[in-house]
Amino acid sequence: MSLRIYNTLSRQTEEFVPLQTPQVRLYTCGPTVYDFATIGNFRAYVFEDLLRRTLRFRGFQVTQVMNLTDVDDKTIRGAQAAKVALGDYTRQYTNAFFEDLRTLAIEPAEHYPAATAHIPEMIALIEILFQKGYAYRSEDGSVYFSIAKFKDYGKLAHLDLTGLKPGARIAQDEYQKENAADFALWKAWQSEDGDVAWDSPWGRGRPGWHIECSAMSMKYLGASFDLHTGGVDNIFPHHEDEIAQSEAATGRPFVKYWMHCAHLVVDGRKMSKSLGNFFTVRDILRRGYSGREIRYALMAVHYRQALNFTFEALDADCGALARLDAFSERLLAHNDQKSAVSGQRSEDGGQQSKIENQKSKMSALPAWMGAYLAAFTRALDDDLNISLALAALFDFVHEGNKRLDEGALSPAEAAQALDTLAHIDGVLGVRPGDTLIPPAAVVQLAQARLQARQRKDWAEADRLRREVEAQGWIIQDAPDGFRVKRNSDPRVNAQIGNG
RNA sequence: GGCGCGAUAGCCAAGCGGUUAGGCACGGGUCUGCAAAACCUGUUAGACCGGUUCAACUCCGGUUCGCGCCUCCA
Repeated sequence: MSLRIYNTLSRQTEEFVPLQTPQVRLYTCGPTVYDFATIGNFRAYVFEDLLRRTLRFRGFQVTQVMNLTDVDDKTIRGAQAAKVALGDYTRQYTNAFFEDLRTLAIEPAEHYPAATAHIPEMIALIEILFQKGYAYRSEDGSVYFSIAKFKDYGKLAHLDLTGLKPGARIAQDEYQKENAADFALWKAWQSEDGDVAWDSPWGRGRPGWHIECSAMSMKYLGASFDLHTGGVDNIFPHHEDEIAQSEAATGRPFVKYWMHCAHLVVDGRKMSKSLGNFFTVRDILRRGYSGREIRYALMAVHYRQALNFTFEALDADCGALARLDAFSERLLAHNDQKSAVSGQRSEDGGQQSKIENQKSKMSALPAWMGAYLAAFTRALDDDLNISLALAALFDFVHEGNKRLDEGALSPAEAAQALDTLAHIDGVLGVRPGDTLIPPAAVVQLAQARLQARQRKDWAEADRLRREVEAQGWIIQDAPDGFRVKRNSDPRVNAQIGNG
């Protein structure tokens, strides 16, 4: 079995064969850092992370580039409105973006090139396009790409633009284009740009949007690379234009596989500020949900399927995660009696070595366990069929629980089951972190309650339970004492700031 | 108008021409000072109309409804 993915270029599911196995070069269209990114944006980044983790799970070595668009109309306008320098303005949102990536356990890419740090590369690329006759300069000093010169134009979007005529949607400042569908490689300076400008052979100005991705992907990944991802809305014009620029300049195929994820909607409607259904990751955290819960919700629907985000679904996802947690805890307790306190995890080392280590362990699994791991893998192999993969995981949980009930699972097998879960989580990235370890004060209260129980002082025991609950933790009695768990009810967490 | 996607049980969401998807919720049970948690277990499907077939949720055609893109929005 091998990994198969849907290629937007062919509109078909194809076997994934990298240009230089086992090396995989992946380019991901990153954020425009003009505001906090929304959960819609992060749907795309969680998808890209699932792809990245699946590739690594399947033994590929991934080199990933994610660009940061830090100069465009919106960033310039935002900086001017805030009366700060462009770099100062974008820096705060870049920092927020990286914070959100960590919140959602998205593995870092190898490179995060910023557009403003690669102006010379873009200018060099535009010069090549001039030399080869694909670019022309208009009177105002802007430079455009002539799509008429590139015969494959439209092969990604499957659009026929030959009949397209200039209309109302063509901005006034672009009247100088030869063809309505020609796009800007370089934008001549205008007064609205303020002090945002760079010198170029064609005069002062700034780069067009598409050129940054071509220039930066070539710099870090080479003229041809394996995978390019983004949201469906990027297919046209952004990715179509990237192909045109890049292939015109190098004469070589730009990208082998294009993958695009569908949009996220909220309550069945497009997210918009006027509908009041507009959410950033921070907004959801403020409501008491955790990063991994948001991650799970954004990941659990197949990437080519529109994702309908609702709080009802998010609550259901919390339940699903709780089921996974409970199974891990049972296994941990079965394997190691020391675990009176829930939530401790041994392995949070580097992801790279983690996956390598897991791999060798996975070869010696009991047959029943191996079958579920195989089913999980098979599902991912089929164009990242996450729903089917999760079904395999929950089938594994079900059988594991059953075996525990029947006393048919040895402590050694429990350890193997934990290894299997860790291996699977190398892809999913939803295991709880330190947030599940209770503070010492809470544990003390729980201890005091245990003593009250042993005295059969039920009133005091109940009082102490309520005190613990007020701090966002729940006591669960167990045959060997008690467990303290973080309250996962988002309403409670939102209230006491437990998020 | 052009290109494309979808409609599955209370909600979310898969595979499959005939054999239990899965999660949440709900019902029943085990356990329990209380409380919960956990586990086991059960019920509710395939928008509509035709066709192909021994057999269709699954293939084909049509209808209805919803959605996306068609110049800078992941």
